Amino acid sequence: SDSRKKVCSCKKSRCLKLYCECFAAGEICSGCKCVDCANDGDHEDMRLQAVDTIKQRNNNAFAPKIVDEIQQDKGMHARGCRCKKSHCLKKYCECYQAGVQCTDKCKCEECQN
DNA sequence: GAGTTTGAAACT
DNA sequence: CAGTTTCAAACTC
Ligand SMILES: [Zn+2]
Ligand SMILES: [Zn+2]
Ligand SMILES: [Zn+2]
Ligand SMILES: [Zn+2]
Ligand SMILES: [Zn+2]
Ligand SMILES: [Zn+2]
Repeated sequence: SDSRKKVCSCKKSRCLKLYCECFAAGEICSGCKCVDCANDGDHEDMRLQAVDTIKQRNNNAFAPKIVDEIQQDKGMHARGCRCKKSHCLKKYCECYQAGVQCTDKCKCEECQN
């Protein structure tokens, strides 16, 4: 009943890769427009296997995308965008999307954020 | 709503 | 690690 809830529209990933924002956030798809969804609560074996595979590739894949300096000093890994064309001034940029400035961790080009 | 752009995620 | 491809959201019209 919260019409503001974000929904995905994945067509190829079955909502089992980080391409899917629901899966990436650890949320079950609900009200989404995805096709052949396996992130629906009824395929937990597949979902847990996918989480495991992705964690093997990148152990902090499910860590928060934006990490402040305080949490960074506590050892949390900071990411950083690699934008080339958006000048980090559109939501294509995860830093801009999160409302934070780019940092020295970013490898963006012609950054205006 | 359809088509394009973008860069993270995935793959090789 | 670097180069390439895939993907779905952001954006444009
Ligand atoms: Zn999805
Ligand atoms: Zn979803
Ligand atoms: Zn789904
Ligand atoms: Zn950026
Ligand atoms: Zn950035
Ligand atoms: Zn930037």
